Amino acid sequence: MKNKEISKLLREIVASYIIKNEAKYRFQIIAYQNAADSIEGLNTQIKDLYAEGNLDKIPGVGETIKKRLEELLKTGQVKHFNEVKKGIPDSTFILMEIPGFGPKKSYKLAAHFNLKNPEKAIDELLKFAKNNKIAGLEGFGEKSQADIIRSVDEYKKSMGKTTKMLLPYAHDIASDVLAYLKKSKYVEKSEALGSLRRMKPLVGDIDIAVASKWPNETIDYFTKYPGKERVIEKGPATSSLLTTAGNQIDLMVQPPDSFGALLQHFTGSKNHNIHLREIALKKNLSLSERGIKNSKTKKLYKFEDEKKFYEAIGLTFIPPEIREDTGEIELAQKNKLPKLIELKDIKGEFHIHSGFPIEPSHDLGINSIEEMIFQAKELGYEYIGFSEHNPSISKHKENQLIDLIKRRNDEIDKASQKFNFQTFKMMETDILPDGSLALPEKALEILDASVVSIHSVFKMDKNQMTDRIIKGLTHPKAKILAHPTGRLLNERAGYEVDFDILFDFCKKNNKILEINSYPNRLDLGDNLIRKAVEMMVKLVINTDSHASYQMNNMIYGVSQARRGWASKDDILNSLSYNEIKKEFKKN
DNA sequence: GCCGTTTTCGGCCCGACTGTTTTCAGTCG
Repeated sequence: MKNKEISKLLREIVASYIIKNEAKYRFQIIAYQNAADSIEGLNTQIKDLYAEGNLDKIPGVGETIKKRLEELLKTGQVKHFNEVKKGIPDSTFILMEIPGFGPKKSYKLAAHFNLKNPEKAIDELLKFAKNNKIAGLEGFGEKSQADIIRSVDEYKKSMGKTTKMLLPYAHDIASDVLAYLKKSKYVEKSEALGSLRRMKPLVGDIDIAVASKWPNETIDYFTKYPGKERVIEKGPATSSLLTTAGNQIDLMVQPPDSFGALLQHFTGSKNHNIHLREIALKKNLSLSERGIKNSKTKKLYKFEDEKKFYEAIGLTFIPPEIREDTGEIELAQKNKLPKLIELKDIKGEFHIHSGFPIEPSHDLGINSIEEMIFQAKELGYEYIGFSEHNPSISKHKENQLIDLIKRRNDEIDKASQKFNFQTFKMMETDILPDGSLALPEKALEILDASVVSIHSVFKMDKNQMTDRIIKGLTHPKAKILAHPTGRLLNERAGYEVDFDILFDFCKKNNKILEINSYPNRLDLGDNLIRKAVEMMVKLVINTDSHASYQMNNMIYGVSQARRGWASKDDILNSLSYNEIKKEFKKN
């Protein structure tokens, strides 16, 4: 059973407890919710943790849930879970996928209409709604019946709470809304918050905060946004829209003197905020988007500035990217947060595909070597490394391969001189299934260094894959492992690797792991970056650009590095050209 | 059911909006 399925099951337990008696099971609900979130975010499969005896090291998994997980892995089911779910039709959990459907509403409808087949439940429900069978039920009316019909329709068109969007796409949508808001005389300040501000690789809703002395007028203006499909809700302080493209935009307004509190509140994450509020509670303070309230005197303290908000509860400012309640709060209390890497620290990169006709095994870039160098200069870089895919080994003889690479090297030298710009002559070399590199020794000799990566035969046993990668990295010219997990966001999970072993090998042998900035890769992911940083493994942030404009994606890789708590010292390409040269000569 | 630089027992965030209600339940973030 994969982690995703396990966390889904735990969420069904959460829903079941809510349906059966929300008040009675209040704290079990929180506990199972936390365990489900935690397991979903793991970078190791539960079955492996179980085999290693490390189940209780998962945050949110204690004695009881550990036992339940063991039972699940051993027997494929859990008696206690069956007990909890007893009497609740499976269709309930399917209905919950529809926006606006929570556990209770889903259960009421599934039970009342006796929806036995989960696969048909949504269609059957739609039929009952259209035949006017829902409006008469207790707690339902004409309006909610109509809402159900629309929600199901939108759900089927994949609108609302379905797949999340890639970070740059979310950024573009937010920019458009912000540009619209800035045109209003009522809007004093506006900013995108939520998971977008925290720079998560995938973003669900777009959250936007506005400072305004005229909240009603601001919200009226917002609901007239040209890209809207419909208004989901509209109150005195918040409003939500669905766009024609199917994305949800949430708006919150506070007066300018409370904007700092609003930024803090709306940036999240949920767990970060809950933890902060628990700390504040012990000081008799209550936190909200309005400010900080003293629960004894009832006085509300307002904050225009987010930094001062944190300071008021005894913390230093916490960068949005690390607000996930994974230890940042404790360190902020002691003023011991690391200084995170910034975009301006980046001096160059090593994963650039030019359009030089090298007859590669995979996709060629579209811009010339000169155009890529021009772009690097625009970005203020000191150097770049060219890493086109190795020429296809099945289509070329050894001397042809070497000749192609030599010709490319000459082209790089020429361009480098013409632009007076430092370059590295590299290659992105495939690690073949047996762990050997897809270039002959004589070809590797004429490179400054090589990026190596997996591009074939992903379905491999975890240990075999780990051996394969390590064997590939063992070659002295192999310095950087590109996109180490091979994941593609919203497409595929990536192959399995034993990162404890790989990190250890990299540290001992001066090998560098890539943080790939390509929007649907962002690989390594934040959790693994954090682990690499803790193990003091060197990282590099590359864009894997196949066109010059893609070199601007560097910000997304830097953000993931920040999410993984990386400092400048952890990142290879914060070093100068001469330092890099030395680094590549190390064995 | 989990967790611990005020606790191994006694805590566990805070508020918005909608629809069906006449004071609240459900959903969401």
